[in-house]
Amino acid sequence: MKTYPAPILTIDVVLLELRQGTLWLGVLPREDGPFSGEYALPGGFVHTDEDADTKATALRVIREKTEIVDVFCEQLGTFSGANRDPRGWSATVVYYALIRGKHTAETALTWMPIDALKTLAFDHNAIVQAAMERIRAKGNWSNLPAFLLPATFTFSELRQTYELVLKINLNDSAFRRKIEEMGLIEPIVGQKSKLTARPAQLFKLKRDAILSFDRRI
Amino acid sequence: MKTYPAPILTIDVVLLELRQGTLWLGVLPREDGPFSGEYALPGGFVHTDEDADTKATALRVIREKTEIVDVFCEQLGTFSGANRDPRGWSATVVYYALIRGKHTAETALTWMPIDALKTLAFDHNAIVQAAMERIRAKGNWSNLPAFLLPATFTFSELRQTYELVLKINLNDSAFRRKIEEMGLIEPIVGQKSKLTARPAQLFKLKRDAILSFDRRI
DNA sequence: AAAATAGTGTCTGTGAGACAGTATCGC
DNA sequence: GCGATACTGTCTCACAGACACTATTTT
Repeated sequence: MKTYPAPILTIDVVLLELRQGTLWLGVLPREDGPFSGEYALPGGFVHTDEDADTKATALRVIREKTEIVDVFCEQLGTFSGANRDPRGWSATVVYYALIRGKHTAETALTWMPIDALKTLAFDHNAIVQAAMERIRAKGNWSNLPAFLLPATFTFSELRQTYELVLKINLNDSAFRRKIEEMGLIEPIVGQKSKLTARPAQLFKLKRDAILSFDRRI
Repeated sequence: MKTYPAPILTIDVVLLELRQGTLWLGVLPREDGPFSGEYALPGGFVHTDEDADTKATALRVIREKTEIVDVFCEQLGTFSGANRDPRGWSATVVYYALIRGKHTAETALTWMPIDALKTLAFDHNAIVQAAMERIRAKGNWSNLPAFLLPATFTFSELRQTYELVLKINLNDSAFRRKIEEMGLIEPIVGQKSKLTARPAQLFKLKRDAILSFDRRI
């Protein structure tokens, strides 16, 4: 039986943050190897002695680059091929992660607005595009956009985040009705946001987990 | 910088076929290596000299095992971990494939009804369960179930396939209305199925590609 | 004619968008 | 008071389920 060289296996993370009314992608300049000097998604190899699975690798990468531990992180898919990495036949298991509010740690991570990305290393531009399509698709039917917000938020902030992710305008009263009926969030009694003219009720997710709807937002 | 052994990378396929009113999974007895003698999903290693990417590997595996070339095949995800393969830290990129109608070639492939699976090798039972969840989820919002049917089918057959995949009962007239309005299928004029008391109009997909709906089936 | 399945027409409840109207704050 | 944003109430339209009804075949 013929044997084949093992493909290169890596893990990459599409790290997204909400800032200034748009989504920002976290990237790192490559220090060596192919595409040295260019920006790339944070990623790396599996550490077989400490990573239980590829998601653990992704979370470790996120932790190392941002010092953030609590993060929404899901597998996007695996991108592979003979030509995507000049070192040889490669596959990368890609995760996307949504960071709640602003991260504090100052690291080498550079942030780019998602709508004005520069050219990235490897096939990372295509990967980011696939991630955005997934996020948009899931945003329609789940509470995924809420994971871009801090733990407490107002109704307006939640709607605006959905509008940003879905790139559509949502009717305010219909949105409130739907979210209320689905029992997705609960008010934090006595807490109001004072960012706007009339203070707004603050809410939090009832269950801090991804949740699918049976109807469109 | 510490180096790590490369994880084992494989490709596996969840191969599904519609027969006798239920879904059947295609499995193969393992001839050697771990779990020898047990049934497992068809799969294998990437042939770096002939496979353009992991999907090409999956399609090659399907072709080798069933002699079927035209098949609906999508990536499910990558399953990984230190303990799922006794040979070491491993990752498998899993695809699910829906076979249209009955396949003809007689091969070593064994078929098991999806609701009465035996214990499979590795973590393949968990993988099959994940595939079924994906298929059910996509069935709600896409024409995915149609890929289990032959190229031509009746309205009843289409509805029954949706009912089977989604495990719910669908209202016949509402289903017809929705499918008609979405322009998903087109009648083949002059062709009728004669399997039932009153011959039924035969239809085919307007576009033989996966298509998402903006409303639930 | 009876049985069986295909296919149509219509009623009704529910949910969504639209939008007007009210509430509560800072200035 | 005025501007601004938060929040509520209500009208109307469209779609989904329910189900009765008609159509076309075999036996």
